[in-house]
Amino acid sequence: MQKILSIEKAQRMAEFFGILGDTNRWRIISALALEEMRVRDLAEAVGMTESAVSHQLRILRTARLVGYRKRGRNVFYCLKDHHIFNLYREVSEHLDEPEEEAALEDERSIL
Amino acid sequence: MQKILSIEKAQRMAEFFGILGDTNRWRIISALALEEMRVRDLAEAVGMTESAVSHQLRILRTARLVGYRKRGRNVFYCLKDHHIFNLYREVSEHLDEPEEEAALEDERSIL
DNA sequence: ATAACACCTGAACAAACGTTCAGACGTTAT
DNA sequence: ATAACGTCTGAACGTTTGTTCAGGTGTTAT
Repeated sequence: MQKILSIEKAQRMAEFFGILGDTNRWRIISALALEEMRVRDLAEAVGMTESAVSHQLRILRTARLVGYRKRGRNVFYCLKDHHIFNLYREVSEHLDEPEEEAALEDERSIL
Repeated sequence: MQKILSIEKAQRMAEFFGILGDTNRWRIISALALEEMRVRDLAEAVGMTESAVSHQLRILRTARLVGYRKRGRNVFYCLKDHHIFNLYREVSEHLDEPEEEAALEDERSIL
């Protein structure tokens, strides 16, 4: 980060992080981190309709976060990206840090 | 990630990533990565109104991503969190990876 | 061929989000 | 005291987002 991000790059960053900005997508991701899964099983595991899961998987697919493998009428999904594990760890750290005030003390010159 | 994420934890993850899921917030962050800045300067640097910047800074403040320092009628903002640099690097890698199809080949038993 | 199954898709709806606008606050200068 | 300044705030508005619903495709079983 040497210079202010261009709008284009900032958009790409935002788009990516935005994809990880959804509760149910994280539940899906964490389920796929355990094992390869079909849409049906995912739906049951996270408590969503198959349709909703399918919509979300399309988004995760487009972002190249998951891969899939068709077998007959079943489609097995799996995590595709290794970065996501690091991301998860990184953010977990951040979230687990103790609460504290954001403000730094007022640095008036004299008074 | 040993088990599927609880809804609570997934929500916290989503909330955090969601904050990084906005183009203008990334522009602000990248500006603050260069140097401490006032709201006014930020507004000019990223091409937003001061009001819009202020709204966004409140969000970044709440997420403990930026800190601030009041001096007279000016308020200087700065990046507060070191994790964000790692996140930026991590995701940049991901985004810079060459495009490829998400699908793995069909693994039928015989045919 | 027909039915059941697994999955995908598009439109419609409600909820969440980010900006703008008008005005408020506190600080500094005259 | 008054004016200018820098920042913050809340309501309103348009946009985006995620779900549901109804129906579509393709595969397997009878």
